Amino acid sequence: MSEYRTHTCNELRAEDAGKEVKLSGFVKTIRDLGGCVFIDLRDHYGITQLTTEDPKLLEQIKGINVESSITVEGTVVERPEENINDKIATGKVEVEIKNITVQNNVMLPLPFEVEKSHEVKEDLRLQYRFLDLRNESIHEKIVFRSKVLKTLRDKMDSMGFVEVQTPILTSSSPEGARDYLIPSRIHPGEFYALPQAPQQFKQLLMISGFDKYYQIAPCFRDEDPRADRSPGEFYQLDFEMAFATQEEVLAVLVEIMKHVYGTLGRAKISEDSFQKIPYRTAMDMYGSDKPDLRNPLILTDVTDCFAASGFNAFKNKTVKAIAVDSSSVTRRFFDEMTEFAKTDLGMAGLAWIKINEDGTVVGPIAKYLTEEVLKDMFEKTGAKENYGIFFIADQYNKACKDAGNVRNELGRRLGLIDNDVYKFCFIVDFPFYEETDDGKIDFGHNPFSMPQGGLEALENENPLDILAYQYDMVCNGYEIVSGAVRNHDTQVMTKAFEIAGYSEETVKNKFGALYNAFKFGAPPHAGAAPGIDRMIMLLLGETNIREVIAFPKNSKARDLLMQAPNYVTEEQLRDVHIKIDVKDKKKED
RNA sequence: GGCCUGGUAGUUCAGUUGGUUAGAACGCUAGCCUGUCACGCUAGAGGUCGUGGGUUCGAGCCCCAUUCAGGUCGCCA
Repeated sequence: MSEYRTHTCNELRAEDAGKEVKLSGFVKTIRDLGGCVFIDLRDHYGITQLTTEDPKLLEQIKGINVESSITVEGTVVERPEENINDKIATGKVEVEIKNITVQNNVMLPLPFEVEKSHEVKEDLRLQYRFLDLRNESIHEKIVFRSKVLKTLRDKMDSMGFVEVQTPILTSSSPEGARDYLIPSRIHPGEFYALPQAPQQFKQLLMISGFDKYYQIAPCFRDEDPRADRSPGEFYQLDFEMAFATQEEVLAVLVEIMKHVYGTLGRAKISEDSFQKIPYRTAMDMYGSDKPDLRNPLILTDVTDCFAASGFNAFKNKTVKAIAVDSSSVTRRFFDEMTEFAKTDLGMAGLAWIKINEDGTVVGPIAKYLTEEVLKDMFEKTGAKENYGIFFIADQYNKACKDAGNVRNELGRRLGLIDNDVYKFCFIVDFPFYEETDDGKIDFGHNPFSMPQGGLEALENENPLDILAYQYDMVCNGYEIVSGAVRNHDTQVMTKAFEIAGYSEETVKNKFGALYNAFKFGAPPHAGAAPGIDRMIMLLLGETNIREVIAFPKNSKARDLLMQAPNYVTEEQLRDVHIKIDVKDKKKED
């Protein structure tokens, strides 16, 4: 028997009445009624009510603060009918205290009330995360995360995947994001890098003959965070398959998602999920490569309508239109959307027209639109009486993106989003190359993916027209998976890099291990990497990724609890051959 | 790096047109209370209004700078 307990705080039931028990936990609340007192004792498992009328114990309890950890010995008593608490599993009983041992009292004041920790400012919660996590609902999310991880592992295992752990201290690879660097003590001036993903290792594993690999892999990227993007580090369900095509990988993803969301999700998976949308179509219709398909609004290209009109502000621009049923809103709604577009999205403006019940058209740009143009526009967008149409005009890419953001906001403000459904889709056919701002050709996604059409396409087609076997999976507007068929052919690889302006030497230098390994019978392979934090976020219906991470960093990539990053001693720096060169930064000895 | 929003009691917030002693709720402290489970009642303590400067007879409120936080754009295959 444990020194601290015979039962947990979620175990005792009516049939345990009469038993002598020992419980340990945290004092959740103390209700002092004068002649008697009630304590809610909380542990990881649940809550049990303790009570006493003994004057000596009453005196002792006066010295105990909430959130202290205590051990209690006592007798289980059935509560009278009228005092049963249906809200807790142990609500039919209570423990009559015989003896209390304070394991560790709380030094007041508490930085916040644990029961209200979701209402507290986030930086304070993170600084006292150990208290924050005592809150049942927050605690539960971390337990849930464990459940998701187990479900994923079991599923991958059942599909024949082998979990392989890959190095954390590895070499910097130019994959896109900034690396976290670790100076080497033994090799002065040299650095390890933390992996942005186990990308090269998993490809090497394919060459090593592991047919199906997976790993719950930590990934490190030194980039600014977002609400749905954890700064610094995050986890992926990284997997790769040898002798597999894009279709086979997508099928595995569908199986994983159906299983995980089907068993653990808080909403239903929509019937029309898992359709494949080409990247270009997604940008045209939704203005995003991670469209929220719960939002029924779509973008319509009305560039032609304005080309013919006398409205000069839209001349030589792509014009996207979004038609919405505006019967439930007033004129003010349109002005507020315009304001939002300007201040929150930084757009030059947001034009709109409103079609009245009698068919007349009003709005800032209504006078520029002839009857004929309007008729054409209504046909294209599906607008009719009591509809409003918003217009976004800019260069093609920006017009799409801005329109996508306006679409999202309209969906939110008009309440068009069904929160009780998961809508998954694949975005496929990403462009292999893209044009940089200064007119150069660079890789659109990552250099590891296979161009559609292979060497022939690289040699004969306009680089910007070449598509990649590169795919994302999107759920409710969040990109939750990214993957690709990999380029396993050195000849194709060399050509692909050549077009982007890199010599074969560069390829050998930067991807030496992979490049070399490809020459030894590398099998065709493909894979993907679902983002675990984001998946859990969606499973729980959270919008803040930090809610599903036990010890998250804040939005400035700082660990407020452990106070990282921090200064180190001169000696530590000397060991790793580092000199600090920081201007105008106050430094605490 | 840019933009938006915010920082007032331990916590969450209110604070009018710039006006005299900066409020509420919860928490905390003390007292009362034997069936509470958001216990109740009474009383009390608790504030450099993020920081620095400025305008003004007078600043929580206006202006400038700065810092911290959240969101967002850039960035993130």
